[in-house]
Amino acid sequence: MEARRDVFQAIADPTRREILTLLRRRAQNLNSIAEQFDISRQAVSLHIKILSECDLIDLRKEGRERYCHLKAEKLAEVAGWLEPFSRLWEDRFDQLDSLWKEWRFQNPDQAGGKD
Amino acid sequence: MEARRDVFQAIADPTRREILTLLRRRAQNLNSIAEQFDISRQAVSLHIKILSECDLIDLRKEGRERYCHLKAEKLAEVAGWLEPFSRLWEDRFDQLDSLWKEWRFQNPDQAGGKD
DNA sequence: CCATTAGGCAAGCATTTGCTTGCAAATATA
DNA sequence: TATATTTGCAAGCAAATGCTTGCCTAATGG
Repeated sequence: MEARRDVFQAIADPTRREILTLLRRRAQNLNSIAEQFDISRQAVSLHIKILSECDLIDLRKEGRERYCHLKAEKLAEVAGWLEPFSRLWEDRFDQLDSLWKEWRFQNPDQAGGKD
Repeated sequence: MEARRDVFQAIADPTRREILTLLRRRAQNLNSIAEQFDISRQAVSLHIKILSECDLIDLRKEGRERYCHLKAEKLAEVAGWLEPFSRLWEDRFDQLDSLWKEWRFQNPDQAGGKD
């Protein structure tokens, strides 16, 4: 145990991604999160623990409940890694876009009014 | 095997992220990629296979070599999932930014020329 | 044609993951 | 105080992951 524990690993699991999406709306305690999944409370609890260890959520104790607050900023790490790649696919998109516009310019008869 | 095979899973592994980064520069064949890692060729080969199954790279056979071409567009899936979250952390960033500017406006003596 | 080079396939193995069930601790409520 | 609710802890387990080594196939070049 005590294995790799980073944001990429954290969002690799679909259940954990769902939990993060849920928390985008509002903070929730463990049980109310667990109710929304078909797996056991303990399974959800483990996911929460992992998310917390990765600093993706903040656990705040309120009485006997523990509220999970999303820390979206942490996902900026993923966005940061993605950024140099995004330039590539956006470039390609731009190229396709130019080709498309050029084609429409050279084929005004087929281009029609819609796009 | 034959398990979950999606982009999130693919980029969860640090070696695979490195491979993708390498391929951003130029397409490379399997062996030249493998040389740049401390693990065995077969281990790298498996990573390549996974990346290919996830449509993150394109394998083109040239003679006895197999060139790996990056398909960056596929990463747009991750960017897409990230997008609604990014709005959250950017909002917070914008708020901090406004606070910062306001502070500088109200403390022109301490603000200095640098930032 | 034969040696070299690029790569695939498969068995084997230690570790991690994701899940379960059972039980204990702490807080809230009747 | 007795009981219900929220959560944590731990053992156990099947499957997935990441890696290795050994051997096989195919294309290239002398």
